[in-house]
Amino acid sequence: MNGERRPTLSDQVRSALADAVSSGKLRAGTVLEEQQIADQYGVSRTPVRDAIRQLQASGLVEAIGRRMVVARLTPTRIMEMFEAMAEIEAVCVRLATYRLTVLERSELIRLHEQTEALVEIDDVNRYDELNTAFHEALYYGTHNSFLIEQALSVRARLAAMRRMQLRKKGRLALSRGEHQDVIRAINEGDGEAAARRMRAHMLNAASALASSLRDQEGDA
Amino acid sequence: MNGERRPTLSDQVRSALADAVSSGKLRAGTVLEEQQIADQYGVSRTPVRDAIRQLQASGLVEAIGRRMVVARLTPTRIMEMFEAMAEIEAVCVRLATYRLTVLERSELIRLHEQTEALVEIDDVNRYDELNTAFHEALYYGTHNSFLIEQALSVRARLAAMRRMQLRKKGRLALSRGEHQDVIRAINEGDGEAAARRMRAHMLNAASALASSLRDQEGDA
DNA sequence: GATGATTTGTACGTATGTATA
DNA sequence: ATATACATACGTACAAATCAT
Repeated sequence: MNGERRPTLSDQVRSALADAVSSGKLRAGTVLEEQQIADQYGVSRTPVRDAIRQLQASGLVEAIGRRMVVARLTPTRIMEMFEAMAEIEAVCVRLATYRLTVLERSELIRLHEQTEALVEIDDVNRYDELNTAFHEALYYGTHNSFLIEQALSVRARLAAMRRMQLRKKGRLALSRGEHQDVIRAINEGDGEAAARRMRAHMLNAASALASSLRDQEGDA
Repeated sequence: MNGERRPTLSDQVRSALADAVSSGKLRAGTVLEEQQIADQYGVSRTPVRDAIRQLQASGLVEAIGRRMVVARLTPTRIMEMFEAMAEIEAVCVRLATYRLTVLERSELIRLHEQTEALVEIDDVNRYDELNTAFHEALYYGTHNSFLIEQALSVRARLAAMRRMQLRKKGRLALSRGEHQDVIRAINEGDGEAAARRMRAHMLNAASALASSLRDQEGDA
């Protein structure tokens, strides 16, 4: 009666590829050759194909003619995704404000407090981890499993971009301050304010990213 | 240099299955047997597998143990999806209020006006078509292609439910009135009000559906 | 633009695991 | 509970399409 089964090779390859994409090991535009990936993981092309097709449906991979490449995000596309993410996060935090359990709220605050030290030592990687946990805690706070899935899915597609944005000069401290504002609104029970602040937070992240993109990329 | 290619068998099967699910020809819980579907479309199991995997990633199909079935939506799940849809639509209409071109707005109003006659003769199918066009016009009004894709994707998964809901007694007239309210807010340029009304509209639809589900389904 | 080299799309066979008698 | 039937997961072979030269 359980829905869990031992992961198939397809599943393993899919996870591995998804991780490689979000961690940046596989860069946008990289052609995914079935045979090469199959050799790399020691499996046949069949599970690799399965995995790639699923990643395509989830948006991490796109078809170029008949080939599959890691989804190439144009600046416009990235900004559109950030805007959508900002709105989804705003929705989540508004619902979470009214639905967080006491335990969930204390966990959220604990996560936020832990980031203080990381800002001082400028540990981007560890900050990104806790930042992710913070945002995800808000998704779970909606107690709407469908919304949680949607939010996680979009977030995964933006993972690489998110890390890039956090590397900008004083962004870590600003990010943490914005989180603080969100938490204050949650504690006051003002879901609308929390939503507005979260939207602003995400749009600030988008701006920081846009500026990073302008700086370090000068290719057509 | 074009991204369009002749559809593969996998693509054809995927479209056919997706249509069958959203039109209700394939009901929730139906087991998808590869060989049977392969015979039905005159192809081998391979493209059928590809298609099913993609549909799984997009949420229309789910794994039960090792079998694949048309996603069975529990009442809880359906309500969660409607809540998420309500929030997404609210976001879209708020953005659209500020971004609709003059042409887009006139088209939106035209669609709305055409529904008046359909309510009187209680033509649910035709109303559903125009209703879909109305909501999609609002998605496109955001001018955010990512958001448009997300909205369309969730909407497709709820297609069968949406139609069921419209069949409830006086729902058509109520639905149209709610659209009217949304349009009024848009015309006044009040995106926040439009968003609230759209959210209410979608949650009303969810309630109507919940009551329909309670009425006509008495199985465990 | 034609041709050869890859690479993908499809078919099919086999082994393993799941459901049912 | 055991065995049998059957569906799926994976591998392999070949055809068709694409890319590079």
